[in-house]
Amino acid sequence: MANPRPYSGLIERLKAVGLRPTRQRLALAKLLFGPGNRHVSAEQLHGEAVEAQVRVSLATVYNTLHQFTAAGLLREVVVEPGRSYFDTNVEEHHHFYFQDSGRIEDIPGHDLRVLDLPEAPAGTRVARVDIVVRVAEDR
Amino acid sequence: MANPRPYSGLIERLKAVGLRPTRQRLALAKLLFGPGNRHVSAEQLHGEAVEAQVRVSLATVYNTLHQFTAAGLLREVVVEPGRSYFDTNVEEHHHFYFQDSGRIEDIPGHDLRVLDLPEAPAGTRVARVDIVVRVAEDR
DNA sequence: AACTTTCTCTAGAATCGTTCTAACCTATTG
DNA sequence: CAATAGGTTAGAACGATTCTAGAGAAAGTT
Repeated sequence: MANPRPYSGLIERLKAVGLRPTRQRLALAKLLFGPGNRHVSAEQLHGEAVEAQVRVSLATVYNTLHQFTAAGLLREVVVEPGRSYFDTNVEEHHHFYFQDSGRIEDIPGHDLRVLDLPEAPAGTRVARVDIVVRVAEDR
Repeated sequence: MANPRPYSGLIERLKAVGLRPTRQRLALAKLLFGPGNRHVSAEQLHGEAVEAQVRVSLATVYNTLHQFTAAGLLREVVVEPGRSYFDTNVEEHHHFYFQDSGRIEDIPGHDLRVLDLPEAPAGTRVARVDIVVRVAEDR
């Protein structure tokens, strides 16, 4: 579940969602879809790419993150004004948000359920339910 | 519940939380704590103030919103990257977020409950649980 | 391979919401 | 009504994100 086909497969995965497998997109995909789930900001990912000797501009990182999100490969999570995180876990699940450090962590989906979810207002349908459990340092 | 004492009472309310009842704060409080619950951004509130002939700077609107929030008179809600909303309803409740219009609406607290909320990680305590039901136009 | 079309990448400028700065003003106290 | 602590302001600064216009690369011919 975590890491089916390390590096190969990425090309097909990109093609499958209609994105050309360019050098930049492949490199970012490698960084993103390695083992484990991740929550990265654009700035962070750009830093990692630079560190890994991948020449890629910040603008491309933003473009790529949004394209991956639109393609369902990533999910955008908003917890703080003025910073977006992209989550490599696209299954239903929710988040802990550590107010002090600004870090995010997954709460596995089955550990948490919502009761009495109201009807979506007329003319709308529920696209997603996001739960953020904000935790603070215990004094 | 909605609107105990329309305009008077605001002075006492500000004093009670240790804020001087200045012209600007009173004017903003009037706009915020009129009838009904509201979800406003700083920019919006500033616009309303200007429209109501209240001379107040955008910086003061930001300061005031944050002071009111710290004092428990408002609650900050984050649903979109790059924009904060302030909610005049400080009771426990959650939100509908209309993806198409960017609007927010309250879900009354008792209409929705969370089951199996996991323990806060060691050394932390739960500060708040935020649920956002994202709805989209039904085609 | 050469050519063409279309998509992608890039650096830098621009924009957005928000916060900071330093000077000026005002409520409160004695 | 002077002193002082606190509040307000315009504008600059800021950080994250988006836009721009041109250069570069992939895919589709031939």
